[in-house]
Amino acid sequence: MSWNIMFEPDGRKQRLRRGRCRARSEAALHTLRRSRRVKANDRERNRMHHLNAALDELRGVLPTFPEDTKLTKIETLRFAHNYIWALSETLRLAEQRPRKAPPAGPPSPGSDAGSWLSAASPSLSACTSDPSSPATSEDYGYGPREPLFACHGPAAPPPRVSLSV
DNA sequence: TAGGCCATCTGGTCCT
DNA sequence: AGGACCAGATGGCCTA
Repeated sequence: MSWNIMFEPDGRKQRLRRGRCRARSEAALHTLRRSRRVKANDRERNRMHHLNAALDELRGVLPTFPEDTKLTKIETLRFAHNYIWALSETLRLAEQRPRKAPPAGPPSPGSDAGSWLSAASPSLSACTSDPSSPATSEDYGYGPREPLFACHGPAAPPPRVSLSV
């Protein structure tokens, strides 16, 4: 680094110094921006990891056949949506007709879900979660894999479900 | 090899 | 100002 410019007689030293300062501040700005970006990337990565963890938890409570089938993200969300709809439909039907013996209460969807699903209600048994027997994509106007877990229930849309986290 | 899925990066926007 | 959220872009991996 040369400090000769300090002794330049005219205004050139001022300009040089300013230019140098600007260069330095631009470099500093660049590194500052860069470090902020890296931090933001880190947070974003973390956020997505948390999102994926939540999605995995959701997968864990959804019945899948075969059990080692891993649903994609979109499949998980769609299936969860339909599954909730089917469960509420089951409740609604159960409330409509009185039972002699009290039901054994729905088990965790992940456990023995298949038998329960088929026994509990036509709504649930209609809600297939077998990726090997999907509804056609044309039925739901979506891509080839996405609408796999559609309920073949009434035309009425599934009820809105409020989820508290 | 094309298409689907995914992780990551990035810039923009909104909120605290 | 900094963090959260979002959507678009990109590249890698896998499968039919």
